[in-house]
Amino acid sequence: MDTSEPRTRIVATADELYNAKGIQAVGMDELRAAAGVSLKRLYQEFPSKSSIVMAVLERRHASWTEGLDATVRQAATPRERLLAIFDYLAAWFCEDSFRGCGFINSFAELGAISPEVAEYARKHKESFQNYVGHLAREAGAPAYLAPQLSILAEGAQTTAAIAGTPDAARQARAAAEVLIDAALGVEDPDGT
Amino acid sequence: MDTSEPRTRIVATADELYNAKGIQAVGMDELRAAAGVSLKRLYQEFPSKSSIVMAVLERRHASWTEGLDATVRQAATPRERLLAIFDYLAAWFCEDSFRGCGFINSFAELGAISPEVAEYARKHKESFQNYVGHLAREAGAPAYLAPQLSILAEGAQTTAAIAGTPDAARQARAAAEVLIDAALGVEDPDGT
DNA sequence: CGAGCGGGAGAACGATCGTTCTCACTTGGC
DNA sequence: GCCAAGTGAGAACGATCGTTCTCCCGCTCG
Repeated sequence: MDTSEPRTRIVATADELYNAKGIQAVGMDELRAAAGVSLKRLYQEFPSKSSIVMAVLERRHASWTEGLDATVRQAATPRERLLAIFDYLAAWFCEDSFRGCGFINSFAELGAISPEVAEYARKHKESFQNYVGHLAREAGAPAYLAPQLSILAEGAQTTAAIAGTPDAARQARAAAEVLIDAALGVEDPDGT
Repeated sequence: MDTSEPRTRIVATADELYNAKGIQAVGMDELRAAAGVSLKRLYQEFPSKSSIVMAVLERRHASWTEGLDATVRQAATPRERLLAIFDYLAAWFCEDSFRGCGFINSFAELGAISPEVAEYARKHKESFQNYVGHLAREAGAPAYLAPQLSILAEGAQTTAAIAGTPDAARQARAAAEVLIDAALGVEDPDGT
């Protein structure tokens, strides 16, 4: 990422600040100072705060999609690719900056008063569910598996954020194994 | 609930407004008007907005706990009691006023800047997990089942809120059945 | 009956927000 | 060297927020 470009630096800084403090708690002046730009340049790059919020959401979506896919691609089998989702979550939960899913948070904060934000959060989650559906189909699983794993992943994110521990990733992964094996019709996955 | 009491009416009204618009989006004057009290009375009952927020969280916790337990108690068997959690969610998601879990939302909105709110949300989720743990123990399930079902319930709440549909309750219930039967060592729950 | 007090309506206050404006300064082209 | 255009720093503006204060009405109690 080219943080020498003011626009990129603004969005990256806004992402960090919004994640750390919440969107409404971060004023334009604080963002201006943290990004090291003048207020004039800020409004030259973005017409309003809400347009910065949308740019941050786009950045988060790209970051999430690319990071998840990179982890998934390292897995060898279709089953392991489904489980890799939860390995990605586990690594994410352990980051110091982790404070829950940015889309859930922004939806909770602004979804009721900003249709833009609500719609973008909906599309992001839909995109994730489609991605899981794609992985599940490749594993030969019935259609009901993808929503189940998606719900597990969502729950792990909120649980880890509120509890402040990364345990939920491991617990969700164990549940996912059971659900995957049941959906794939594995009678005895342990071979016992 | 005695809504003739100003204090009760204030908290009930704040609960509705905060749920519908978010906490930060509802000012004290809007709350005053909706609750039908004077500003003087409002500050006579509560010293500050944050104390109202905490009172709303307490009300939500009581409402959630009682409503959930009432539904659970109607189920006959330990297994059905665990599944009743998701029936309770299903009924909740179908309400027009449903806009996600109030604790997840308040944590997302204020958790980063209000330790009080963050801590109360953590305690609420912990209390729910303990409740599920209690039900799981009565069903004779191993300890790992309760976190799995809790994560499913959390994920169903955020998924239903963002997607705007109650489907997640049904999907989570189906997943819960698989997890419960696996944890209870049921080899073939359908008898096929 | 009348003085005092509690409560309602809403103005006022200081802080903060998003946004715009001012102004001095730099810089690049001729 | 000089003028014009653009930039940065920050003051200013209007709106809104949480909170407090003022004023006035109506009720109570001696």
